[in-house]
Amino acid sequence: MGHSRAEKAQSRKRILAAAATRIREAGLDGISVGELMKSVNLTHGGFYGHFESRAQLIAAALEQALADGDQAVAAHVGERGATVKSIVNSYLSPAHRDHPSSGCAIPTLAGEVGRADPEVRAIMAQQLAKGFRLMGEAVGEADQDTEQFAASAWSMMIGAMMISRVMAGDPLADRVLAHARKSILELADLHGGRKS
Amino acid sequence: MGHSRAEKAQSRKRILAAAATRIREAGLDGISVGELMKSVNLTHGGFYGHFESRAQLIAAALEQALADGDQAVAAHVGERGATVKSIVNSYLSPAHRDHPSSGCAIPTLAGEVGRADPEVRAIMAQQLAKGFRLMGEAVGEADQDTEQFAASAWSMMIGAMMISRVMAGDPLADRVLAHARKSILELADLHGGRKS
DNA sequence: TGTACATCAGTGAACGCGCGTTCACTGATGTAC
DNA sequence: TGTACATCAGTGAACGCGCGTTCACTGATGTAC
Repeated sequence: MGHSRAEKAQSRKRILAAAATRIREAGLDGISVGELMKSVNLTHGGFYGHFESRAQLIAAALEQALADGDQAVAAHVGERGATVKSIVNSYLSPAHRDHPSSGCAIPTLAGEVGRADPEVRAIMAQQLAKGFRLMGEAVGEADQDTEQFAASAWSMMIGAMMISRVMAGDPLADRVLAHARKSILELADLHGGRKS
Repeated sequence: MGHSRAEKAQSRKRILAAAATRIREAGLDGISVGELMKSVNLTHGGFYGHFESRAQLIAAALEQALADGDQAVAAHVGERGATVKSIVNSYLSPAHRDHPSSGCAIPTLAGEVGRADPEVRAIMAQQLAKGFRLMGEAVGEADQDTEQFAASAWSMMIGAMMISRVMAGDPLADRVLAHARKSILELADLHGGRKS
């Protein structure tokens, strides 16, 4: 058991990574300090050497979870740019639906975050605004309709993912994802996105 | 304090109504047996005269909450029929966003339900299928695209409502609702709904 | 009509449990000489 | 290089608390005679 100072930062990272994964599969309330610490082979008492409180951990874990999911989208909108089609195809996939713990935190947690403290809501709100921007870049040059398209596409992606998860097991669950993919592309065409 | 047998059914209704309201403002985990009973002026012990367990209450309350919200939509799709526009305008309103406890349970609870037992998921899945049907009726005669439109419109309504709640307080929150309303009407036009 | 009794909706003390949090401690690490 | 000491990441017992659930009970109601 190493106890060097350099290892403390690594422990914190492991705790945070486990928490970011766990809240995506069990919700903000689905995590307990004891379970979390046990999952990274530590005891519960050590937790408070890394975080002030469970509430602060939740906020940090949400931020981390959003950052994780962000990379999945951002990877598609790199320097060479991504198309609406490529974003939508990877986001609205059955694989993403079936693995929430490594996916986008927004559909999983938006309901709970919507009724959380303003500070917690702000964390996700900022990520949403960033997502809108990325989606706007993907659809092409910014005109008046860009915000409408970006907000609508995100609304549809999040809603379709949640519906598909509720219906998982039913063939309709896959069709919901496919319908949303198609509708978003139709909207992109309507709003002048040549790259879609 | 009346203790007649006829009043027992009324007590159950009051408990269930309070629970249906409460889960929409605090989530499935945001309700405790003690608090719930106190809110209807009863003591916690009496709870088990009405429900087998907290888990069973949650399932019944979810069903009740969905039925409550259903009437709001169904009222628009009465015998004379409602338009997509009238559904979307009432659903995607700032008033609905700001009063989740009396609104549709789907955006509020879909995240938690998505990771719940299959029995609980089935309750909401059934309501979603019903909502798709109502939306399909509103858009006009059923063609091949009807399911696509209905699923996409519901996805967008649910997603936009959740996003708007997360962003509440920011002017963008209202615009997200407006953008979704407009995009749904555009999709309705595209899919031949004359009544939109 | 009036009395005695059975019913049963609701009461409230008690239970075991897991939670978040505190804190005196341990023992491996890195440093000073 | 080897020994003595300070640091501090992590340990684990203990705390108060609220939870879901149980159960012996109370007392108002409806019924039987």
